[in-house]
Parts: sequence; C-alpha cells; structure tokens
Amino acid sequence: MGRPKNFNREEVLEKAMPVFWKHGFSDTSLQELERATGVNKSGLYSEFRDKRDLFVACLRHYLESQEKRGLLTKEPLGWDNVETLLKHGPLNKGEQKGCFSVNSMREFAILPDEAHALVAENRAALQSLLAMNIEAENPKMDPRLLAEMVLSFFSGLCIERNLESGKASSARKIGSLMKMLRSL
Amino acid sequence: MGRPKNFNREEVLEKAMPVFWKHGFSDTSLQELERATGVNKSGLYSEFRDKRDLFVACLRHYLESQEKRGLLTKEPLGWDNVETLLKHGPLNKGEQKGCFSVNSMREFAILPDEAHALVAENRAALQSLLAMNIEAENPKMDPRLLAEMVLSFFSGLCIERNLESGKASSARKIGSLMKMLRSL
DNA sequence: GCGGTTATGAACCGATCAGTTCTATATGAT
DNA sequence: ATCATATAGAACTGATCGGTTCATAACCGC
Repeated sequence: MGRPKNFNREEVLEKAMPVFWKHGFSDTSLQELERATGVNKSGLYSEFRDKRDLFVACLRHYLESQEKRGLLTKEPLGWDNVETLLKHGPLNKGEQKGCFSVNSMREFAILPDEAHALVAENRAALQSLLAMNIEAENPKMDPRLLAEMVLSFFSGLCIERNLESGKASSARKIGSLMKMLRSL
Repeated sequence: MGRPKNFNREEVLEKAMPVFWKHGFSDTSLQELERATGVNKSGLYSEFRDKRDLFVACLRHYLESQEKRGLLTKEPLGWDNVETLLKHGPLNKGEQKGCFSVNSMREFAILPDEAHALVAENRAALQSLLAMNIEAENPKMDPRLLAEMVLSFFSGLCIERNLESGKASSARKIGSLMKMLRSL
C-alpha cells in the first residue's frame, strides 16, 4: 500500500555509474546524481544510506556486469582471450573511459573499505582467470607471474585512456605485448 | 622596501606537492594547503593565481625533480636503466604513493590544459629515453614499440601503488617483465 | 625613529556541499 | 470515496568550499 516509487534500484545504478566513472567520487555532486538518474534526493536517500553507499553499489554493479561479459572464459582458453581482455576490457563509450574499477583506485584514500575489498576481490579473480588462460598455452614462464604482469599492464592501459593518445596507440601497445607473450 | 615575505616559492611547492599527490586536486582544500605549507591564503594567493595554478606549479616542480634524477641516462644505457626506472620511479615515501603525474591523469577532466601539456610532454620524453636504452640492447623488436609498452606497464605499477598489495608483488612483476625483455 | 611599503592573519563573501525535514501528492486497500 | 501509507519535491541546515577584503604588523630606506 502507499504510493509506489517510480524508479527501481538497478536503473538508478545504471545511470549513476557513468557519472562516478567519469568524475570520480568526490567530484560528483548529489545534484549531478539527481539530474543523471532523474531521482531526487528523497528517492536516492531512501534507497541508499549516503553518497558513499551509492558509489559502492555502482562499483559492485559495474564489476558484476564486467564479470558477466566473461571475456576470459571463452573456449578455447589461451592468448586470444588475453588479447580480447586487453583490447575490449577498457571501454571508451562516450564519457566512460578506461575501467571504473581502476579509476577508483586513485581515490582509495577516501573510499570505504567495502570499495577496497570489492576491487581487490575482482582483481584476484581476474588474475586467476588470466593465469588459467596463460597456462593453457604452456609457456616457459610461470603463468601466475605472467598473469600479474599482464594485469598491471592492463591497469596502465586503463589509466592512460584519460590521455588524448587515442585508441591507435593502445592497440599498438597491446600488439607489442601479445607478440612477446606468444613467443614465450 | 616593505615587509619581506617569510616563505619562498620553492619550499611552498615542496610542501604542497605531497598533499596534491596524495589527495588529488579536488580533494585538497585550501585549508589543508595552508596547514601543510605554513602559509595562509594571503600568501598563497600572492604567489599563485588560484588553486589550479598552484597545482600546476606543483606538477611542474615534480616533473622537473624527476627529470633531475636522471634514472634513464646513466651509462651504459640498457636494460638496467629500464629496470631501475620501474623499480625506483614510483615512490612510496610515506603518503606519496606511485607517481604524481600518473595520479593526475585521473583528474584530467577538471585540470587545466597546462597540466595535460606538462604530462604529455614528460611522457614523450620518458618514452624517448626508454627507446634509447632499449635500442642500446639491440633487441629483435622495434625499440619504440617496446618503449611505449614499458611506459604503459609503468603507469599500471604507479596506479596499483594505491592498493595494499605491497612492494613485493610490484618487484615480482618487474622481474617478470624484465626477464621477458632481456630474452628478446 | 619615522614614513612609505609590503606581507600577514582574520574576517568576510556568495556558492555549493552532503544530508535532513516537511509538506503535498499519488496510490492501494477497504 | 475515504483513509492510511509511502512517495516526491522543495525548502532548509550547518559546514565547507575557493576566493576577496581589510585592518594590522613588520620591515627598509632614509
């Protein structure tokens, strides 16, 4: 009974996420979030404890949606999956540049522990998947070591999306790394 | 004539830089800058146009001090210099984690063009130095391609310093990459 | 030591911040 | 149709933001 709300949680997350993604936590105001989601403070604060809670929910939503893409689980496992992750992991859809998760790392100092945990957990999972794909190629070097190295490179690609340098240079770098990896 | 100021520009930059380095631009308040530098707003605004101007001055100061370290110009040129950059480029002195320049990239959207230009110029110089060092080792692959790949990896290392993962994992990743590079 | 000059420190400014409260409105159950 | 209920929208709160103004204090040349 009572008046029904005219928004649902998921569509709020879907609309708020790109704002945080682009501007980060502290540069995003409640005003912007109201405008982007079409839900005003009353609504937002009925659904989320505070701004941090909304941010964490967006981050979780992002990570879940990335996991659903399953870029590293396509059969057969191997270099091609790794290359696909590097190429298509960091997005460039309009305002959303790089990876929301990697972007967030810069603000860890002011983000709640929950955010740290989410990112850490996701990175561990990603690294493990990378290692599986690498192992499938039976390289000379330890797949786990290679996996963590690739993940660092991935982080670099993400953060560099903030530069003007463009997609071409990104593709070139991926090409160089993959050439090295495949020759192992 | 007139009352002499009891601070000088460089020591202000030296003290303000770590604050911006840790908290970024928008999460650093004038209050914090006053406290950190020991100079209050009157003084700061007599020396710098506004907060952005102070930030850019800090960034420039940082980049110049990094160039002075000359990590990539030690003779003989080669892999050892590359390894030194990766190992000792990203700092971890107390609050200052990673690289101020790389950290700044996340906030490019709200930073003045001057900051973009500074970072872009520095990265170009870094990449060129990397290429020279790589070329000295006569690898099979194009040194310029390798250089830009190494720079991305470097960016990744820097941004990952915000994680808890610690110095050990960083050293391990550098080891993996260097092993690959040296085998080319 | 006096006067002109410059820096300092604090008060002040309007704007905006995250978050709360209050009123009006839309709804479902009866 | 009415009433209880939960919403939406806007007004409001105190704090803090970046930036300015102004009275006071410190200094140098004379």
